[in-house]
Amino acid sequence: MVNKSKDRSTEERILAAAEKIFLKEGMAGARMQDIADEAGINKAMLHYYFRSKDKLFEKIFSGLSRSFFPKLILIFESDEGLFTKIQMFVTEYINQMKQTPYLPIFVLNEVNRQPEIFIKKMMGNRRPPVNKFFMSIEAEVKKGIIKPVNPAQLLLNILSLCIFPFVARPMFEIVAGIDKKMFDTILEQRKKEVPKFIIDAIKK
Amino acid sequence: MVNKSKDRSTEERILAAAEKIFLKEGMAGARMQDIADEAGINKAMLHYYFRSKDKLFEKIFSGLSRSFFPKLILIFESDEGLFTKIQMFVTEYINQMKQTPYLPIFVLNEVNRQPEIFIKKMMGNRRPPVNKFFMSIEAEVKKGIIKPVNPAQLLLNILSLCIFPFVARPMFEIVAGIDKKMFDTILEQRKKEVPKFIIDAIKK
DNA sequence: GTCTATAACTCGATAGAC
DNA sequence: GTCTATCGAGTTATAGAC
Repeated sequence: MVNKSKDRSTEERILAAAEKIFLKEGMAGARMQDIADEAGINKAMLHYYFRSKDKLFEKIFSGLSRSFFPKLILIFESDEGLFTKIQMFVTEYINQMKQTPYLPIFVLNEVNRQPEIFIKKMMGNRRPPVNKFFMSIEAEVKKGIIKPVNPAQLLLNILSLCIFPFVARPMFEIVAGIDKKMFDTILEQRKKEVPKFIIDAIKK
Repeated sequence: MVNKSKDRSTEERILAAAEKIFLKEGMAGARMQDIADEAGINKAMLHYYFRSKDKLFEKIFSGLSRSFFPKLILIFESDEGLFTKIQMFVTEYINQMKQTPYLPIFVLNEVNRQPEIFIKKMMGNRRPPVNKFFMSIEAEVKKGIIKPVNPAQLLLNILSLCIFPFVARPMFEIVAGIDKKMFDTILEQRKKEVPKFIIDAIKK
């Protein structure tokens, strides 16, 4: 390690740069030259540290996936009541994605292009992580707290309402004729509005 | 035109092939060779007819956008009541996208990457197409039929619930542990479930 | 209009000096 | 570890015969 004192190491700077470029451009669109420029070094160094573009991408992708999904899944697996879970999930998701707004479309894209790889990386040997959530929904139905709902539909609705705004942000700003600041306000409101919307839709 | 009788013209076959490949792979991922193979001709013809990959992509992209958005926007602009509009939009959207399931993620991606181009191509000089829809929502609020809602939030919710399932299909199948046939069933159910969900959420 | 051949270029990857 | 220079594969694009 030649790096003097306070500077981030070259490796760290490469990882940060690669994450930024890959998130924005996707695997196919990203250029090693762009990553090198962003990191303030040259292409040769990328290969010195990570051998190939594939390997570098793989590192970034699994890092992002791992830092992101588990925390959210935990909420669904928790022992809170359904309404609390929904409130927690929505708030947590919006807060997280405000930090990394390109992440949702990036993940969806790469999963679309290579579902098999995603299965291996993300799921490993685990069973689908939503079983417990489905059961808790059915329990609340039996208790008479919410209407009879298909748990898969409800999960899909929750995910749609949380994730889609980040995926569709540029399109929506254009179609609805609003600017970035207004959209930020809308996102902030959604922390309260979306749980309210969902609960109104399913409560008896 | 050398083409004999019944066969589609070369130009048409190129356009159909390009649409298919671009939809699946995106601009960065698509190869001219793949398009040529799909069309059953060689690469040179692509350039003979459309000069460059950029120009061909541009043609496909604006064609897809134009054939797609306006029909849906029309529903929002119609004179039906709000609940009817929602029911029509959801059904129409799901029917359409079952034909072209790759379209939503394709459009969202390319709009994300080049918002300016999308603005020019799609919007031209028109004003945002949702003003009338927003006003009709506010009218229904005044009439006391629905709760007070932010129209932008409601539109975003409707779009989320319709579009997201197509964008997230592979991911959801994995996370929820379901197969393609089950997902098709879910989509079919959504034609009724989503309007019910929305209306339950906003009606007084 | 259509094809083959190939030029021109982009980009990931490597060699080798320091 | 870092750089410059360059290679080689893969792609877009063009030339030219038919």
